[in-house]
Amino acid sequence: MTAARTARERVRAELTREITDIARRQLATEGAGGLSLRAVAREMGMVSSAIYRYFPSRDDLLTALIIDAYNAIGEAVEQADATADPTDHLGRWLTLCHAVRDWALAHPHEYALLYGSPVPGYQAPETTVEAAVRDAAVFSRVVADAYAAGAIAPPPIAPDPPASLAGDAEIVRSLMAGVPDLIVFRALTAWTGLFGWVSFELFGQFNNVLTDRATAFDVAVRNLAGQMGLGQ
Amino acid sequence: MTAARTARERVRAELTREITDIARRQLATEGAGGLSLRAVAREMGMVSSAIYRYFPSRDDLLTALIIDAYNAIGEAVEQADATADPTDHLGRWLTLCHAVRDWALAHPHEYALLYGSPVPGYQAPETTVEAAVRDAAVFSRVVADAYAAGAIAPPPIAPDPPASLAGDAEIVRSLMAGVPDLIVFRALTAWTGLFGWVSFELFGQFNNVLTDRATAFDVAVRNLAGQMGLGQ
DNA sequence: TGTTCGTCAAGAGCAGTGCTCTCGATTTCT
DNA sequence: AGAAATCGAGAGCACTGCTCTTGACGAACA
Repeated sequence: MTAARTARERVRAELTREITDIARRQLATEGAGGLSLRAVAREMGMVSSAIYRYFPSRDDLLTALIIDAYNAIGEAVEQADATADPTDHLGRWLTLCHAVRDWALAHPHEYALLYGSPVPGYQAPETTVEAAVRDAAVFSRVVADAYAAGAIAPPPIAPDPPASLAGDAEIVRSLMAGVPDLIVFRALTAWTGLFGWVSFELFGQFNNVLTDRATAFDVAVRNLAGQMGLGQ
Repeated sequence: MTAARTARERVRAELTREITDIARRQLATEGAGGLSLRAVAREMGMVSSAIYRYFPSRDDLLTALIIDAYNAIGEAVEQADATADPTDHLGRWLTLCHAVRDWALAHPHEYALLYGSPVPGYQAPETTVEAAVRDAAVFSRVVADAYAAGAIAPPPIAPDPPASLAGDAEIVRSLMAGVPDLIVFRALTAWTGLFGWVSFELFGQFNNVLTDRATAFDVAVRNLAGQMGLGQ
């Protein structure tokens, strides 16, 4: 946040923000495919080529929106976890899951941008990864806390991960300090299961199948918690 | 397949097939967004407007490709299950999972079309549902067989689904004859978990996280099986 | 056998897209 | 004050899905 010095820098920052705001509104209503630089320019009363002074390409604008969306869902999850009883680990998992689902239902197109099919020809730059792991970091903290408190006891329902996966487990452990490999992969299963459910629900796979989706979601994430060993 | 009567009908069927073939190739290389009617026409040596004699709009062509893709993954799963020992229910689940993942890795854009973000402005017509449930039907049969054989015993790791979900469970049971509600929702959790994992892997969520993804996938689907009660 | 009718490919054209380049005008820095 | 950087406007390129009209061809009917 360097204080904008010149008037030109101030108006530039202002316009950049206005562009992303309008683009975010367009994204929310039309989806990623309907995001049009010309339409943004039109709404701003500018000519389309002027947008390129602020974003060198449509993909760069998309990147800005993606980072914003990652931060939004990350913040939603962080805030939800902050309200939960830190020692009630199952409760924290459940609130976390519902926070993810609620945010996704409220921002379907942005969710699709993050966890749906990658937009064709678009390559997410490194800049996004920092924001991308905020939600996963919260989840990892819940697991690590539960393990540290001895509140997680994975049931013997499946074999241990083979030793060859120790390296991959180590990477995950950078967010999940001290957790043994078995729980790491149980947690990974739960995490992907959570997003699998939300994606199925959002992308229409549950049409004509489930009606009371909130309740079914709750049952599913409790199953995933139980599979991890997060007791009822 | 009514035998094509007139020569005109025969050449029409031929050209329709050629259009979908070229479109499928384009889809495989460029993705859904890169599917261009004009490019298809160009490759056929036709003029773009002629395509509209065969497909009234781009979306109709897309629908044809979606149905093809659903049938392709459904058939892959059916064939995989046919090779497995019918009484080894865990083994059937594992081969089924690997068939899904293998097909998805071999046809990433088509998988994204089916299980990724819905393409903007496109509404899947009723015609697709028949093909859409082929893979789920195989899975349901595995679960139903396992239950009938007494080979599935869900561990008490999570509470039973509430009675309010009985109606939704009944709908799922149309593919999963005789299976009690508890197992229905455990199965649903496993099924969404499977696709959640595949989507995460395909859509880049595992970048910089997992390297030995085949092995990790195997661990995950075994966890999901254990959560259902499909013994090791 | 000849004629009418339906089907077809071609072409022009419309409105829209992302993006590039140039040209003046304005602001900032030296 | 002059040089340099920045900016919006406009024209233009190549592309998209889609519509409409025109002329040719094949099939069925008289």
